[in-house]
Amino acid sequence: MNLTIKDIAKMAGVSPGTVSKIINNYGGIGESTKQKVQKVIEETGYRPTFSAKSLATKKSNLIGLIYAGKINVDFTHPFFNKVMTSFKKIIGELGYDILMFSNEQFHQDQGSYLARCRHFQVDGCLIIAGEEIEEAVYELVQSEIPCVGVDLNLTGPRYSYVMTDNEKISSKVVEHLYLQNIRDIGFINGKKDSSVAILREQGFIESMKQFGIPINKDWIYHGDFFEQSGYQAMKKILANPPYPKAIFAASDLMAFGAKKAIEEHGLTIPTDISLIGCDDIESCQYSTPQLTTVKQDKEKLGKLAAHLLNDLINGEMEKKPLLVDPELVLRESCTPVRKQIL
Amino acid sequence: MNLTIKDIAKMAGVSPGTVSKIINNYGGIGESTKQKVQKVIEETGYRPTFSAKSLATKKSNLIGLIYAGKINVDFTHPFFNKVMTSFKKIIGELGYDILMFSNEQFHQDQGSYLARCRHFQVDGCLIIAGEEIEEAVYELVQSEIPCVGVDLNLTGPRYSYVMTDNEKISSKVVEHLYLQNIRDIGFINGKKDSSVAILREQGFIESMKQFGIPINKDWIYHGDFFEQSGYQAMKKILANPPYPKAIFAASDLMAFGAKKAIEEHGLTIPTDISLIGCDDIESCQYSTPQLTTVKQDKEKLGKLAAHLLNDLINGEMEKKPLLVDPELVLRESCTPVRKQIL
DNA sequence: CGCATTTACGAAACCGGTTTCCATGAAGTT
DNA sequence: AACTTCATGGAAACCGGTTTCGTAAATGCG
Repeated sequence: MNLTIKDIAKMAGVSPGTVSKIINNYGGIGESTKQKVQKVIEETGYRPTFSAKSLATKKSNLIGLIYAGKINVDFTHPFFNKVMTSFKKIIGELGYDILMFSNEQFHQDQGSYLARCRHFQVDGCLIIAGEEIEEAVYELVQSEIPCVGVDLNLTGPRYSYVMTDNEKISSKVVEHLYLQNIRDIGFINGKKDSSVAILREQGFIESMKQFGIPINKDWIYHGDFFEQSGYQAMKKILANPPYPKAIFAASDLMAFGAKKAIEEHGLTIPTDISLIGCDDIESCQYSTPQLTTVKQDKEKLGKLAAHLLNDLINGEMEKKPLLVDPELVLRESCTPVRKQIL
Repeated sequence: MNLTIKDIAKMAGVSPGTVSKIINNYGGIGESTKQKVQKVIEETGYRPTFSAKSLATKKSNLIGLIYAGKINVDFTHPFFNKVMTSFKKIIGELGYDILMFSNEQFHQDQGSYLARCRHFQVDGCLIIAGEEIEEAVYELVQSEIPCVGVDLNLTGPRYSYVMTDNEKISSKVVEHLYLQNIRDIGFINGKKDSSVAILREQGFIESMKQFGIPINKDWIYHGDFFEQSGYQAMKKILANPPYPKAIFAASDLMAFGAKKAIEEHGLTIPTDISLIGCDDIESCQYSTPQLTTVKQDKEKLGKLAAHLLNDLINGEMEKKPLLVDPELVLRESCTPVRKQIL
């Protein structure tokens, strides 16, 4: 049904090998035959079949996409889907298509990402980190397959990662609150064992120390980045006075959960308690009051991940991880003291 | 590096053809050799290389994923990403992986989805409809490649689609408002030429007629489903009194835009104007007041799309399009009159 | 003009599977 | 015992490309 390279060769009066060389810019082909063949290709709209080419070259121009967490990270994730959109755009420009591995138990080889990468001969992988990284991810990262992770600070022979400078996230928040004359700061962090939570905690503790603010352990809890956990953490914080004057939640979703708890408790944001989230997802703008948050530059993260992966694929080893600066986005949930004075 | 079928054959002391027959359950192989070979496969973890198999069989077990709109529909879309998550789960269970076509100009063959489907030999395609469907999509739908669309009511030899019963969306809204004793109803619809907008308009007009409610054309506008357009439409509606008592926006995002305009105008929701959105995206719960909306059953849409596509691939022709019932989700932006009376 | 070198292209092996067709031998039949 | 039938498994062509290698023609040079 479809045209093969032999058809093209016959039409142009040359051998298949010659056609192949022309398509792949090998050189060693005369200008006139080149033109002749290219004309035929043009007219017929011929394009080499993927599987044949892939079989012969052992390359695929495919990037494997892996949602590595056992739970809850998928298309709907408001942070990662932004990163992905940006990544997809750039990686497409670089000439790759994206293969999404299914995660289902029913799939053969479900466990081993490495086996599936080899099976499809993907040129590289993007690994999106959820919580509770599966064993199979470590196996892949240790392999010779080029991989880039998002928010996943591991090491491997051809592995690197991008993430927001998480320590800076916390320090920006603390600095801002300090300048607003707020000292009583609570912190609802993400999953204890996740890379980003650990880094944010370090940043928090470090900058609290730096500004000479004492840390109240009763105001520090861990959630799982999702709304419900923010709600529960805030409930606990509000169980015993005194209350903090500000809460920093390590995700906007948890901030929304905290907001609910605060309002149920009859307190007002930001008059009684200031609230700062993290990520800057869409909903921040639609909530009332609009949520002040630390924006992660998701476009940049996706873009850097794409270029990093491309470099890794093209043989550049030992690419350093890339950290992206966060940005504080001031909205209504954390009114500056100055404004209140006016 | 990797094992081939020849290696397995050698190890088991049989021919490659025999191994292939065993893997693919051809029969005609004795029980003892079958066991012997399977043991070797088991031990080595051998798996046939994708491209070789695909080349030989002209199948790929791959589903092409196409975001068909020229603009603005991608991972971050709060409606489609839910559908996709559900679709991916089911289609994975059915044994497929998903190939995402890049949309970039830099990509060869960027225009023709059909060419790219043939190139990768995908077994079928899922087409997510944005606005302004590209020509290339029609070409694909007309082809022999099995395709399923979401919110894209076209016809083709092996094409079918899923969508919410859009007429019912409007009629449910009108009915609800009617029962709340509201007669002055405004309607901010989506893009004029999109399938869903046309159907929702039909449903709106039809049920307004049915309930004997007059339609005020000054209260009807078209947006593009995104927030800004809802804002602008509402501005126009509020430019000249009298104002409607309720607004139905054909997407939650436009409802949020309208909300902003209403509040800027000094009016209160729902006391002055009731507001009903459509889709039931996450932000509905986080907005204040929480947004009443018509929920589309995104999980079901994705699930049905997956099964529909699988049927089409397996040779079942002429699958009828599937319509999914919408559901009215009552929240605060549209307080029932009864409550107010109490 | 004759020889060495380079250029241009084709022949054929190869990538790793699938599938058709045929050979072999065991079992069944008369 | 001879012949047919059937179950089994191997040989080889094939899918559609790439790439090595060899050779004929074109070119350079003395």
